[in-house]
Amino acid sequence: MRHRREDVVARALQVLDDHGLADLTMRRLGTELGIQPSALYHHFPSKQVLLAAVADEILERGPRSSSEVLSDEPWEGRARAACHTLRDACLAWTDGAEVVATARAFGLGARAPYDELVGVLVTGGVDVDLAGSAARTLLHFVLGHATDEQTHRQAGSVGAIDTDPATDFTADFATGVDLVLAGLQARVRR
Amino acid sequence: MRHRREDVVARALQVLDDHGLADLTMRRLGTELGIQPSALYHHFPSKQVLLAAVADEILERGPRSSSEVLSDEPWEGRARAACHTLRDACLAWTDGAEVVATARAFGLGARAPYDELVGVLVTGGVDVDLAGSAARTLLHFVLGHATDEQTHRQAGSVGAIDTDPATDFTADFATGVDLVLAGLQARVRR
DNA sequence: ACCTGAACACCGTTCAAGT
DNA sequence: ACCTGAACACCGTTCAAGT
Repeated sequence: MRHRREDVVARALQVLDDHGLADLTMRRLGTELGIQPSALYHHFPSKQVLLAAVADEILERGPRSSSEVLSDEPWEGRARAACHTLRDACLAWTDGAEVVATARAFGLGARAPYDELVGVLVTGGVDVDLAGSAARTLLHFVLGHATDEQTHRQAGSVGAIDTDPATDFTADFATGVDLVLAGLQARVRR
Repeated sequence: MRHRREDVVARALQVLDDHGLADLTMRRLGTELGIQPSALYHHFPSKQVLLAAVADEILERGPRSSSEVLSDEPWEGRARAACHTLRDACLAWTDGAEVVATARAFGLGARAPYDELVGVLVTGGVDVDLAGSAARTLLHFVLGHATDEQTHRQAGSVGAIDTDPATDFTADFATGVDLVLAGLQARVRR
């Protein structure tokens, strides 16, 4: 019944995917691991920190099928690919987007996507301050959109909200990302 | 000790502003009104619905000081003003942005800003599908940015996160909104 | 290093009953 | 129409103690 920190994170991710964020409680996770909930506090100082570790695990595992990104692409294409990869990684797990968004909001993890986006933009010649603002704008959109998509899809299966079946989330997502990138291109070209 | 629905919403908004979203519990609100928590379920079917009513109240009351918006401005200016007004309305209350964002996420209210943005864009000649995508992109950014700002400001006063005092949230916000609007303009001009 | 067991201080929600 | 009182089924976290 003895576990390491990484075992706990892996099990938490499994509980998340099988039952959703609302059911990922310290008591439930303890039961799932065959230990008392209080034992979790040997591995993590709080539930927030545990969730941040789950968010980082989601980002490290990445999307189920990763699309190739050519390193000789222009920065717009690479930034677009980074956004779609982040979305796919979040959508691969139940409530994945909300977990990543929450970790980011508390400043406890999930820093990799921001760093990657800023890196792509700065390497492409975008001013570092503007690159930061653009990266944050893109991340607000990506995580907000993906969270909405997962919320609405679940609500449909429970029957709480009327979810329009005709909504093409992927096309709508692409439009939003391209809007921000087009604005950035316009600004970079003076 | 008898209250109407609007009394309950007003008191909830006061508890929110004085103590934050974490302390806005059904039990706390009941105590504040001098009634049992169960009595709140006479006015609202759930806490989620109560919070949606609080979100709508925040939007109706608007920002503390409203900046003039000339109706003969071009659509870019009117959309920009709508975004800044929404941000100011949220920032006027403790955790206001999170309450509005949550209500929107659950589809239970806070529809006015979306309707207003779509209206401004469509009146300006933007295709209705594109106007919808752009409005949702702007709202993800506005509410995400404002939520972050309020979270980081509070974290600073509690000491949980290192909040950079040099961060100019208002300038960063304006940059993000203008990025999306510039992308939309580029797209509309073919 | 990792865990138990018990406790503390809470939650949202339901429901029969009262006025 | 609006509220009480009691209960149900939970939470996150702390802490002394065990191996």
